[in-house]
Amino acid sequence: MERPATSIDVARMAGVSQSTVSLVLRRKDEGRVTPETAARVRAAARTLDYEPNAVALNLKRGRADVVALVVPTVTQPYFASVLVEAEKEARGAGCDVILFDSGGDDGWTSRLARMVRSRQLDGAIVWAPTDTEAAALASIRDRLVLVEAGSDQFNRIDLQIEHGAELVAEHLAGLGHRRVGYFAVHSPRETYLRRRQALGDYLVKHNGVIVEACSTEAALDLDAAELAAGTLVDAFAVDGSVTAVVCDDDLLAAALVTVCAERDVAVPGRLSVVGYGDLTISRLVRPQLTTVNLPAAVGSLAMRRLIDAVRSRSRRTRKPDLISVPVTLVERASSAAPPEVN
Amino acid sequence: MERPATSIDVARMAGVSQSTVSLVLRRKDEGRVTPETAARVRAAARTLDYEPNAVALNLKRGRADVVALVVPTVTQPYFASVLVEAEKEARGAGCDVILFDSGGDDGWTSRLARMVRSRQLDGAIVWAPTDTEAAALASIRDRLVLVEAGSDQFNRIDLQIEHGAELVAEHLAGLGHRRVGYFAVHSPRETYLRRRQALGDYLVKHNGVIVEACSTEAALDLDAAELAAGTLVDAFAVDGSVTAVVCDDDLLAAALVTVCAERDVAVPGRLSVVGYGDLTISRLVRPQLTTVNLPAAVGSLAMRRLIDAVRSRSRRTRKPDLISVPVTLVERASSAAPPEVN
DNA sequence: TTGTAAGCGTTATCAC
DNA sequence: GTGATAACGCTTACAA
Repeated sequence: MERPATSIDVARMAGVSQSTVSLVLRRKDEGRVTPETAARVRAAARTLDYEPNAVALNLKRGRADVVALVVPTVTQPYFASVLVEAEKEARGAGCDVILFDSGGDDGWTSRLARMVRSRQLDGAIVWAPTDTEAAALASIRDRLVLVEAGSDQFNRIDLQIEHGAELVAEHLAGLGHRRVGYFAVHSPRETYLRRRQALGDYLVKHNGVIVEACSTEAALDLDAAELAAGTLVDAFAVDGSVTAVVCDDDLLAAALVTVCAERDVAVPGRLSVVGYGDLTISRLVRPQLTTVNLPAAVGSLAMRRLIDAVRSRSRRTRKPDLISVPVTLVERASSAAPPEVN
Repeated sequence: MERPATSIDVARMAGVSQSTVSLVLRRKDEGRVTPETAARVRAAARTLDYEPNAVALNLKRGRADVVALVVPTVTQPYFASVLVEAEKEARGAGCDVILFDSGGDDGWTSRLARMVRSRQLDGAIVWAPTDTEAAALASIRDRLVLVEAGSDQFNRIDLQIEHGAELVAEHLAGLGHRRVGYFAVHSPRETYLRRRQALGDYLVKHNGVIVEACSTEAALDLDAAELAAGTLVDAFAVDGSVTAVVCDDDLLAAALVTVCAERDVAVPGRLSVVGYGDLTISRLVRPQLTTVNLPAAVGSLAMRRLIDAVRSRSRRTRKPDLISVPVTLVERASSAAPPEVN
């Protein structure tokens, strides 16, 4: 295992000092080094296959140019697309992105905090942390952007989830639905609670009501979702005690329409179904899902905000801010008027 | 923005030398530092909120403890699960994972090579690189693990794709299919070509044949897939010129069964469909897909191999090797006997 | 125009 | 037991 060449090796070969090598290779030799010397240096660098040691460089600059993205589960298509967006944005700023999964172990908060404080990471974007998690990250809050969560102590990007709920409520109420079921994901993350809460509030304004909420136990796993969907259909849909079900996520909604098909509960004839996400699966199942589009562009937005935060000299003095991103309702075939308008 | 404390600050506060701080905090003070001094150091570290600078540490050790994972598209669920597996494995070894998308720009090879040679990255796992891409990575081949591709110059992990194709061929031939269609993804990656090639070869052994191959243009995008599936169904399935279609990926297969449902082509009554991946969607669509399971455990396997490679002192001397991972056929409802056995 | 030397924050080897 | 001191590979005043 041969040792990679250092700038000293290059200097030796070119017969100059190490600092001259640095000057030439970093293009700071404007009228300081003769073109001949510069050429000699460059030639030496090439023959030695020299590449500056990035770690040494980072130590010198006090910056890592690496940030973390923390999401609940990468396997969820929504987060995968967020990741791609964020990554693209970071790349443009010369940053790399490493991924954390907040779904698995719960030691991630301390690991993240340690990595940021030890300068391995310049900062992080954290998706929907719980209050406890956010609290654990307080010590690094000036290098953090929180998405869909957090107090005004933090830099935040927020989806207009409440407005999404309003759109759903209006859509369903407009179609004539009054008794609406809620298919909730089992998660401590505030964003889901907000979806449900807001929906209930807006439904009431339209004389509607959330009849019953059913949760899956597993976070967002298809098998668990189908099992729970079965229970839900048997309990509330078959007898018509609800005419529409709103789901915390497209995956749940997809499981629900699938189960309905198996039990001959017509969607949307007997039951309307609405999801959140506008993911690929929302167009894969039949009927295609009416769903709230959560833009993946939030990824780039959050990344831009983060890079801005960590690179500005005056992090500490700057007040945390809040960026709000609109969501839209995508009306597809899974929602329609209820069997009989009451 | 206050400067974070260094070991020198701690030393000053504790009234000892900087090296003593290092000794104590790195737990190398076995009978060298008095407990009282050690306690004083620890106290100082705590009050100063000291965290060792990881960049300096890496410079010293000549190791970054960061590796890259390169996949064609993270948004594809299969790769997402691979990522999760690989990440878990890396974490266990104290490594972080950064993600590259080889699907987007094609400058990634040089970027990756540069990052490895500049010691920002200890190494990388690269999924299904093309021959050109692999060639561009030759200079760092001792810190690379290639999955489903590459020559014997590289460390490789290979899925037994040929065997998967054999299983599919046997399954379909056993059911009585002879004329089989192929729904190919448009991709330069060798793994897809191998799937098709091998299937053809094995089908011939059973007096079968691939009647026609149809490609989608977009990589693996649902809309493109449905469009192409429509063409395929119209051309080859409606008139019964093929009785089964094998798809390069579950997403294609899912699109195909969906389109069939829309055109009243019974699956598997008139057309059997087989996919690759055993992804979540393979159980979401109806009928559920018969598919070749590609184990996500390949992710951990590849990561273990990589970490082994980059940490062993004698990288160069060690011969590149090949690990082969079995695949299995998961028989579900989308395949059955053809309308009439010929 | 070029080279010397002082950091950046660690770890580790030795004298004391 | 403890503390100088020399790396690690680079950037950048400043001296020559």
